[in-house]
Amino acid sequence: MTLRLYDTATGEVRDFVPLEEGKAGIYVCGLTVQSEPHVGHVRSAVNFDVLRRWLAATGHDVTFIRNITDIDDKILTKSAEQNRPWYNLAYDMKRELDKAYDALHVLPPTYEPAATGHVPEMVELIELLIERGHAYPAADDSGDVYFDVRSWPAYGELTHQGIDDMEAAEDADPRGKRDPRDFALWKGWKQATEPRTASWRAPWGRGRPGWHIECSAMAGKYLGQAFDIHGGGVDLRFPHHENEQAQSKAAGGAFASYWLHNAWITTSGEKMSKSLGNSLLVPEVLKKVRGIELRYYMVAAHYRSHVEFSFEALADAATAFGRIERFLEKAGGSAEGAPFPEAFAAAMDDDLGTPAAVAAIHDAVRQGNCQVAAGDASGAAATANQVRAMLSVLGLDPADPHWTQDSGTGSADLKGVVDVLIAGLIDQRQAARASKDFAAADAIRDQIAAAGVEIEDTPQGARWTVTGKD
RNA sequence: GGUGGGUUGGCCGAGAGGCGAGGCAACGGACUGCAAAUCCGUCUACACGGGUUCAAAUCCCGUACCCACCUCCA
Repeated sequence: MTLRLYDTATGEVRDFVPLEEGKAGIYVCGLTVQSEPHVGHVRSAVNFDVLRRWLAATGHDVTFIRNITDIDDKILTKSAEQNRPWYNLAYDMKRELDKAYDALHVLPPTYEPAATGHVPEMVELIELLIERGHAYPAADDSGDVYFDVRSWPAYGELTHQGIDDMEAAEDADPRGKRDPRDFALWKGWKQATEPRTASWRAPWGRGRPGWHIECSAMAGKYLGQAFDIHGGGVDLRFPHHENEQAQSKAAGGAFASYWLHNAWITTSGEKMSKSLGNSLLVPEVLKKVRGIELRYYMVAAHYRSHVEFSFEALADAATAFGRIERFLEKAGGSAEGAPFPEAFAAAMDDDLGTPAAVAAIHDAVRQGNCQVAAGDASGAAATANQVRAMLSVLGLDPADPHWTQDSGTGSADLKGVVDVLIAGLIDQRQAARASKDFAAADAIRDQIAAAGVEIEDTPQGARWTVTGKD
C-alpha cells in the first residue's frame, strides 16, 4: 500500500513518489504574523502536522519547513496604528502563534525561516529572474520590480487559468507595469510613510520583498530547487502559489512535485478571516475545550472538507474523544511498537483519510472495551497499544507527555494525595452498599461527583477519574 | 466573465456504481441495589428534475442554492 495524495495541480489523487526514496521534503506556507491566530490557522497547521507524522510513521525522513512572513503591508500599517516598531508587533504575534501551535501539539518544523532573515536570497533570485528576462524594474521611479507574466507561457497552470481570463485587480495601479497582472517581487521603499528599518539594500534601490518571492527563496534554500510537497490553505492557490511556482520555475527549478491545499473552517457559512472580523481566536476556543479535544474535532474531518465551526459539534467531538480516553485509562498499554490496523493504514494512505482512520480507532476501542468486560486484560492492553499507535499519528495520544505535562508541576504528587482521600470515601461507600444502605452510598457518590470525580463500578471494584466537569 | 469546491439522516461528518463508515443525540435491551461506564439493538439518509445501467448518493444532462479564488488572506 502506498500513500496517495490529492494533488491540486493536476486535480487528481496520485501515488506519492518522493524524489529520493525514504525522504520527504515539505514546504508549508505559515502565517503572516500580523494578528492573533484563529482556529482556521491552526487547522491548516494540524492538517499538515498529520501529513508529516504519517510520512514519518511510514518510514520517511521528513524535512518540514514552515515559514513566517514577518514583514508586509499589514504589519507596517498595524504597527504604525499601534505606535510601535513593526518587528515588535511581528514578534509578539509570532509568540502567540507558537502558543497556539503548542496548545494543539503541532510539532515544531525542522526549520522555521522568517522572511526578514532571507532578503539576500530573495535579491539573488530576483536578479536571476531579471537576467533571464522574466522580471523588470518598474518603468516609473518607484523602485518596484515586477514579474513579467507574459514572459512565462505556463503562467496560470497551477490553477488552470488563462491569463486573459483573469480579471485584473480593480485597484491595480498600472503605473510601471507592462501587464496589470504582473506582480511585485520587490517593493521600493516609500520614504514618506514607511520606516527605514523596513527596507533593505538592493540593486534597484532600497525596498522590501514582495510576498511571493519569500516562499520561493526560502523553499529553494532549505529544500532545493525540486522538492516533494508544497502545502497551504486553498486561498493561497492563487495568486500566491501560482506566483511562487512561476518564479521558481522561471528561475530554472522544478519546484514542488505535489500541491496540497486544506479547506476552511467557516463561521456562519463564511470563511474565517481577519478582514471579515469573524475570527475565533484559539485562546477563546480553548476556554471551552482542551487542546486535544479541539485537535480531535479538526482531525475527525477530512482536510479538504469545509468545516462549519460550531461549539455544539465541538462538544460532541469532545464527548466522542472521551470514549477513547476512558478506554485507554481502563486498558493501559504502552505506546511502543504496535502495528497499525490495516483499516487505519489504508485510510491514511488514501489521501490522509482521517475520518475513516478515526472510525478505525473507534472500532478498536469497542473491541477493547469488550475485552475489558470479558476480563481479558492482556488482550485489552494489546488493543490499547494499537489505539495509542493510531492516536500518535494523529497527534492525539492522551498519554503523550505533551498533553499530560500541562496540568502543572506537582500534579503527580497531588494525584497520590487525592487517591488516598478518594479511596477512603470509596471504602465507606462500599461498606454502605454491603449493608444495603443505598442512601448513604449514593450520598457519597454525589459528594465525590460534586468535586468533579466520577466513580465507575466494575467487577474488580470501583475506580475513579477526574472529569473536571460537573 | 474565468477557475475550483460543495448540497448526505435529529446533529456532526465519511463514502464515489452493488457489499448499512464512525461519532453525538434519542429510544429499547443486557449489566447494576439504582445509576454511570460498557456492550447489543433500533432510527436505512444522500438538493431538485430527467437519463444511462440488471443495479446510481456515486456516472451523464439540466436546474436551484451555497462557498472559495481572480494580486491582503490558512
